[in-house]
Amino acid sequence: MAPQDKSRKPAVAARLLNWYDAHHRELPWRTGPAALSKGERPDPYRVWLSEIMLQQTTVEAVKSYFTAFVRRWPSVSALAAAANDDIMKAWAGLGYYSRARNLKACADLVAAQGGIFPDTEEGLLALPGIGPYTAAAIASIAFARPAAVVDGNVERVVSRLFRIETPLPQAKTEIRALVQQMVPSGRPGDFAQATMDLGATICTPRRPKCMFCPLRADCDALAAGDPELYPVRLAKPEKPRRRGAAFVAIREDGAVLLRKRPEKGLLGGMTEVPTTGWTARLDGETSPDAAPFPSPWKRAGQITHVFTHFTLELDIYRASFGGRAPQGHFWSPPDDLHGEALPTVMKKAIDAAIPGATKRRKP
DNA sequence: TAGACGTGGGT
DNA sequence: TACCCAAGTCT
Repeated sequence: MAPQDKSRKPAVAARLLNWYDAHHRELPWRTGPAALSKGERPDPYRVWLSEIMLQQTTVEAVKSYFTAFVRRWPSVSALAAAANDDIMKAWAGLGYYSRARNLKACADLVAAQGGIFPDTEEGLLALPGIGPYTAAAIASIAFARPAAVVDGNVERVVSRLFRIETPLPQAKTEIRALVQQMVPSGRPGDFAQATMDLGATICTPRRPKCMFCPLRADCDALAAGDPELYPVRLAKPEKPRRRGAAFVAIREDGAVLLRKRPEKGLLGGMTEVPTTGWTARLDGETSPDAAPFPSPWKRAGQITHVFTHFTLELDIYRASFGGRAPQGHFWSPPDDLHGEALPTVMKKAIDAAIPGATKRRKP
């Protein structure tokens, strides 16, 4: 790092805040700079809820879920009073379902404290589902603490600004220290959100719009010629492919046979159609012999679903099936299917057997 | 500490 | 098509 870097950081933060005042995004969970300057304070519940939803999840995907959650559960106490299953159903489709389980656990703890969130990083960090990033984000945005908020956007912006050659995630410590030195004591929350907005709209992973960047004169990576080379990352391991079968049993009235997955692990606590396991590699063909119960199963196609750490190929089988649901299973009538806690992969499986079955029905 | 943990959109 | 990667956390 060049010796003048230390003195340039406050100027960089000031330029970033000026840019944010003019170009910040309007988001459902955000209290904008104008409202803040009039003395309005963010609601810690909304800040917390949005931050949990935004973990590894795009802003666009979160918007409708956030709106639905705060309409249905306007406070942390309301959320704590909700049934676990209702929260899982409302979360279905958003992914990383342990977040939903931790969300409820956290709401319970906070509600037991009178519905008041801790207002320090340390206190927040102790809560389930809140790690270093989220603790810093809430402390900074909701409580104006000068915390170093470092997410993927900030990593990218700072890596380029200082042209950090250390690969991620190793560089994280260095990045956090640099951010800490830049946080302006007057507007820590806006600074955090400004850095993230810049990363999301200007300093993007590919083809960054450096011509419009308020920090273009400060950026070491741009000066060196190619900002897209940063941040440096280690190569990722190859993604394995797994195979299994899913069995869609259909009653005369169109109801579909479902069951609940174990609370822990992949898609934990969510609902599924009966499936073979897919923890191990399954090479070759699947067969109806693997079904949880005998029936004249007919092959109804195949789906592919990509998880973070493996690709899943599911052979889909379909059968008409009368009578009582087997032990541990239940029938979901056609009008209920949309509201079940079905992960996207399971909706795909059902829709492959019964086109459109999981779509919302007209009332 | 490195792997588990979802999904969808962009290129 | 295939790969990247997004406001990360937990174990």
